[in-house]
Amino acid sequence: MPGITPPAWTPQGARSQNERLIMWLIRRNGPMPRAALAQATGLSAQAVSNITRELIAAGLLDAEGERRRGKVGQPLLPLALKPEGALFLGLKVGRRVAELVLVDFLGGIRQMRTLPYDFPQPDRIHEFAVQGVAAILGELTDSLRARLSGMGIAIPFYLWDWGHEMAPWRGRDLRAGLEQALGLPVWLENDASCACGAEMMFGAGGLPADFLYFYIAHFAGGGVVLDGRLRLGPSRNAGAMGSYPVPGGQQVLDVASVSVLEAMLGRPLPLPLEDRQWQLPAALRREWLDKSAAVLSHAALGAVAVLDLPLVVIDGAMPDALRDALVAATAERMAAARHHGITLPELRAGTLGRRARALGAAALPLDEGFLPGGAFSAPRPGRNGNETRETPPRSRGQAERKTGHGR
Amino acid sequence: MPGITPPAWTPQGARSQNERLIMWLIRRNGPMPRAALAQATGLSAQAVSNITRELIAAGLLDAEGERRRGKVGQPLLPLALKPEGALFLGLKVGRRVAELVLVDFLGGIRQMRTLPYDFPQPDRIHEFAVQGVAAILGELTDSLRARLSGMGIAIPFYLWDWGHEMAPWRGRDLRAGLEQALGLPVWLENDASCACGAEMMFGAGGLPADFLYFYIAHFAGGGVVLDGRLRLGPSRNAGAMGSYPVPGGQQVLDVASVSVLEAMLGRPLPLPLEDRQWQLPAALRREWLDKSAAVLSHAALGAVAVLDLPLVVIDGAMPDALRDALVAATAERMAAARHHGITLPELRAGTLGRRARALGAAALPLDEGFLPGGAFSAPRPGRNGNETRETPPRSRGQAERKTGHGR
DNA sequence: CCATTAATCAACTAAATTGATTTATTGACA
DNA sequence: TGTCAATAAATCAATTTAGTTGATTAATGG
Repeated sequence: MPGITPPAWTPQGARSQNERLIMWLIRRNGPMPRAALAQATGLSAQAVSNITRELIAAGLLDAEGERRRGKVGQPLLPLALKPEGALFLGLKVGRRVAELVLVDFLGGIRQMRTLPYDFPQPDRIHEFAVQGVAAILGELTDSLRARLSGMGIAIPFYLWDWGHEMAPWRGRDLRAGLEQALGLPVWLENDASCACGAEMMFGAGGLPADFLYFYIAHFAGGGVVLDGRLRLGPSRNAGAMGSYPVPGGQQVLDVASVSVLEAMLGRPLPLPLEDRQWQLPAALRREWLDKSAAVLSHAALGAVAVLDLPLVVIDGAMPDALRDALVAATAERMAAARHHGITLPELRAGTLGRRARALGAAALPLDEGFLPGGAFSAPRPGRNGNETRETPPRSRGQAERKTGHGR
Repeated sequence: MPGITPPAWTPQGARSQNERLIMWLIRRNGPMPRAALAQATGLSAQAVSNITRELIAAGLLDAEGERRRGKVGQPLLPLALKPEGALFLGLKVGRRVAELVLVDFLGGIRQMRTLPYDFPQPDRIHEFAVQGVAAILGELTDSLRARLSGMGIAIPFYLWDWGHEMAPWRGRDLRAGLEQALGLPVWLENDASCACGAEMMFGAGGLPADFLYFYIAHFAGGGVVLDGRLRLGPSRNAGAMGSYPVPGGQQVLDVASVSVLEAMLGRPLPLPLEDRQWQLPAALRREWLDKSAAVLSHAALGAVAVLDLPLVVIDGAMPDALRDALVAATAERMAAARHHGITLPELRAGTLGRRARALGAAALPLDEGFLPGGAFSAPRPGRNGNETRETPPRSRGQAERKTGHGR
């Protein structure tokens, strides 16, 4: 069977690829002068000059920074990403609340709306999104509105397993419905995968190109980043760390989740909106931390054996202190476990907390349109199931440029 | 931190990439006519025509096949990989025996030499390789000798943990020594990773672009293939399935390995050279199979949760019947385990058996020089020794390779 | 004999490269 | 302190590579 077919390279694809590469380098390293870009990409100074001129003209890069002098020769003019270069919508559907955000090119949240509920219903959420987007767009100038690239949805998979009142989700295509209603390209991914993508794209810490990510919320999930790209997997179920098998015939989400903590506690926990503490009884807190750390360390160690990852990030929708304690406890457990032949990874807390999912949702169109490494010619399996994208491969770059950069 | 930097596009890089892509498609699908290649790559017929003309002139493709008629229009002229297009050396270092093979472009073993021993010693193996290569080269014509692309070494990591007589391996850089002595580029990877690469490159079954691979020999190991490429990991320790943690505080290799079977049996097992049976007592065979299947299924399920893999391949240096029984037992275990939220992968036996490691070693230079997807910026040892077009677009490949392996 | 498909020839285009030139700064020396 | 050489960034102009498009030739089935 064919397996995948890596893209053939053409001059058109080349320009797009090199543009993305340059923007990605600036995103990672902060503002960079053209000379440094030439160095980093291996391209000639002339090529970088041409590409950056176009990107500046397109409003994606900003050359207004301070010239940096101090060394011999002409001073450096660092190029920065322009925050208004592109805007993205993110919709997060959670167990208790939905969030709709407008995010800029640098990951800044420009607007935010929330919809609390007892349990999520597809029709209500569709309505919330449509009205919310209209309101958000209403507050934008025409020129900014034109820079909206699309919407991403972060939502748990297998929603219908939460109970019979979730039945309406089965077979429901929220993505297609919103794409239709909004007239915008819409992406949809697992919420934990989105959180992982947000950490990679907007997170504060300098992250390596490969890492594993856990996101502990009402349920537990995760994501994997390989070669600097979020890996979704052939059936978009990669990073399903909640389903990871652990000793005792259980899975991670049977132990390490806020819903389990609530069950132990016997009452629902408040959303950590203001990051205030949950005031858990010490013994109960300890018990949950111990058990959770045990399963997380087991899963992390397994993933590292398979993928040789130098870093594991743990984040979640919980108070920072609790999350940090979980990280510490997991690190301890991991070091104590038998790990012959494995280099223990660094363990680190995420930097985005409960915002991660909505930010990651908004990052989906960004990833698709502005990141190097294949998206420009790769099929988009999730985009919609029955797409007949057997049109001439050549027209892809074109079509995508239109939706992507809006030039 | 920078993370990885995907390659920038350059005209030269493009041609190299597209050449590799075409050869890879033919390797996967068998002989293909130019029209089908144009279709599959998305390139124009003209581009395919130009590229294939060069590849035929370089001796890598063969246009001598039968024209296929039967449809309206001009008959198809399928292009095949030329077996003598490139030759590779593979050196496998095992617990009991070393093997040196000469492999052709299609994975055919042209020559083979073996060195049995009680335990492997670096100096003796170095000597065996140097003399063996000299002898092998002596039997080749000049024109074939010029097509030798390099050597790959398949060797277990952490050899020194096998016992105190293995101490000389610590810090020993077999790769550098042989590269020096042979004047050829030499690669070195974990033996199980090599076996996995061989299955991907030369295996009989049509494999998907992503799969997990176990190789059960004296010890247990494995590999991961993602997007059609063997994943080695940042510190080249990916696919370390032997070190995968399983319930009971153990790792896979504590249970599922031939050395454990020998320990249970109380005597060493013969090499399954002729694939004859090992005549194990039924109860003991059953016990080993049960325990091994338990840990393999646990590890496979975890890897699938992380990576969303549609296939798991199990192979090993053991009689086919035993391997097949292991596959069946593992599949049964996996289906019985709790796997909520995970799509069970297909389970399948490998097709190369004990040859896999040596073949995979030889596949290392092939992978580096002839596969699409990133290696293109590295020099191509195969084409011809003193080619001038190798003005380094970037010396990155070089440097990276040199630091390659001491670990 | 004609419609159809494979493959090539010839002309054109996109995006890179190389080499020369302009610009702005540091640092040395009168 | 003023002038100038050295240095490095960035651009201009010309060239090269590898792709595309459109016309042409070749071989086959109906």
